[in-house]
Amino acid sequence: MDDQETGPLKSIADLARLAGVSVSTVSRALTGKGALSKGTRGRIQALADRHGFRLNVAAQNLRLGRTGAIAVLMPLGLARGLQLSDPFLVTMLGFLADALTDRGYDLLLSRVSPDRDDWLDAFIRAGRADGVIIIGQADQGAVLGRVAAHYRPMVVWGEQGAGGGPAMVGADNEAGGRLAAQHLVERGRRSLAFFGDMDVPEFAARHAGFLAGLPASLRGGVALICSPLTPEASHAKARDWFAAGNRPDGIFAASDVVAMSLVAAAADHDLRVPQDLSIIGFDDIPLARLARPPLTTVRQDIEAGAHHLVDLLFRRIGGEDAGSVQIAPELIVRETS
Amino acid sequence: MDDQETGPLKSIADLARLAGVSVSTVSRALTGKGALSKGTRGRIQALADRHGFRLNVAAQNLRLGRTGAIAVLMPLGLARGLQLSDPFLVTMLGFLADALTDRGYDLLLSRVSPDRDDWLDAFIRAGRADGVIIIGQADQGAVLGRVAAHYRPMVVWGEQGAGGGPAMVGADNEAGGRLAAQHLVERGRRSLAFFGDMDVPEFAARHAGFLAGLPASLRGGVALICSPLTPEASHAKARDWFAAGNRPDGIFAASDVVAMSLVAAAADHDLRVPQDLSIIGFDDIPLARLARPPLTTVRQDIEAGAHHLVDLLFRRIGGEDAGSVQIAPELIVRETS
DNA sequence: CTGTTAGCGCATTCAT
DNA sequence: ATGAATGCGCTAACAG
Repeated sequence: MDDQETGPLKSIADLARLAGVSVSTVSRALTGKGALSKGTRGRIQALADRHGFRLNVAAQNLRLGRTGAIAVLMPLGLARGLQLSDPFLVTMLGFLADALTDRGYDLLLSRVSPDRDDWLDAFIRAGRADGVIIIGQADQGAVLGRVAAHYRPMVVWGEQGAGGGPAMVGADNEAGGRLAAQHLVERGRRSLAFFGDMDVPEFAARHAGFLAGLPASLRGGVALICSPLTPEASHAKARDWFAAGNRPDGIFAASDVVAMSLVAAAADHDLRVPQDLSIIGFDDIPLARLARPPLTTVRQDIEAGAHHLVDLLFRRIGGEDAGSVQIAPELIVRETS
Repeated sequence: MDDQETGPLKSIADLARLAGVSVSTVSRALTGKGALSKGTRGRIQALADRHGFRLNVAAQNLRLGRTGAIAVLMPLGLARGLQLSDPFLVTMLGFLADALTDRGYDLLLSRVSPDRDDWLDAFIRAGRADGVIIIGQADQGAVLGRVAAHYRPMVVWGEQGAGGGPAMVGADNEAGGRLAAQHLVERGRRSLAFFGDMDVPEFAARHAGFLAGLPASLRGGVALICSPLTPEASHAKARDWFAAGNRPDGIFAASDVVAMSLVAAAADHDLRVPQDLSIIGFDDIPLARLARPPLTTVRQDIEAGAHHLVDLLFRRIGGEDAGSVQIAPELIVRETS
């Protein structure tokens, strides 16, 4: 062992000195690129290993003109807690982390506040990431459309807008809404309500599909309640609504969290689910089946969505002009309907 | 407007040329550091704004010898699904993202597989982050202890081990276990069980506290069931256990997810909660109060935990030799007990 | 108050 | 097969 106390190796220059070769040789040995005699390469790799030396990723990236990271942005803005407390988002985040690390990329999680109109441009120009995945367009459709026109490596999870917008991946929310409608009608429900925030395009599409799936005779009577999305707030909203005397026999909730809040609020008012009232959610988060009673819901395949997002992004990074993807939703009948 | 088509500005050199000043002047103007006449600064900032120019964060960080990112690592390894689906982790992640972005840092989310013994050293030496937050030590206590000896900017969420380990933040799991025990005893429960995975130090401490909080007469009779942590798997485990004829009257679950699975499984077997069986969880995830019946649980304050983690980390980055923090748990009595 | 210069750690031409 | 030299975009002495 010529392994004397040389102090920590800070850069390939140190290692080169130690090995008696040039920095470029070390670089070639450690990256595996370029021609190099097998002996030298092995010797240098062994030396690096012994000293616990690793290439500095930041410097490497600067030199290569990349960052090695993909940003995941959730511009949900409003309530701070909201963006990350929703089990759907979180599940999505986990699958994205898996898919990205599989490709050797880091996941840069940023909470951005869409206060100024150029929040996205500013983020992109700062050059922190090689691509951007946006989860939930919220009310930022205009910004996304504008940026998409000149920035390719970006994909958005959400409801497909009119053509020409950003590359999107999302469930077919309208079809999901129709599924919910047909199911409630089959169950003989007649007095219906929709709980959700119509400012969110996904939810608006679910609502539109819900109406479209109903016979014309019922369509006019559907109550539309603008509900918040957090467990606490949606529970409060639902309780107030029942307290005001509203007694529908079928409710379609924009998300499973809202649906679970409705089940809880119904119990507070001695409404039996599903005997007196059918409730159906959207998402099929893992906890939906654990709820009591287990939640009937429209499932969107989050894992498939994450994979599509990442695939699409890397296709676009690779120069391909890949377009949007839509995922078919599926009705999962459990015991709240 | 002297704003001709000059093409996109790639670097401060371009901007300097455009403004007729030197690069250092531009740098000073844009960073706000160093002395500069108010006029020049304003002029350059306006110019940068007009052209949509932003400093390249990667280059800035390389020069400053930092990365501007904090890594959050979850070495939970075992089941892939686990890290993603557990609402506790996800909630923690959200609060961490908030706390870090408040300090101007990015959150680098990495799923590391602790397969080799040097996974952590390798990650650190790659220089991708200025500090590391580990969520859940799992079975990596030895690795963490070794690394902590020579790497300061690291904090770990979890159960405090014997002295000398890494800087830790965590709930007082043993105290939490005692709380649960006392509560069940007060409710008159005598035939008790604990559901959890004893390989996870946090859970082992909860179990130990649970036993410690029981009168000696009951301590010997506590069943210990090694349960998985995901909704699906824990539900299956619980159902099988009830199916085998086990009929305790009080169960302490290692996490809320496990507790909710137990409630669901109990219903499958026509056990009434809480009349026949008291169930108490741990965490107080947001959905705990929405469960039917709302879940009695031992609350750990996740937001406070996240803030402590970040505080502690930056203290250590700043050279302070700040030590561990323990958070007092709180019994939240709802309707499953 | 502003400009010149020397790197941060690395990858890559171009020589040899 | 290897070495020398250049620069990715930026900041911070050091001069003036």
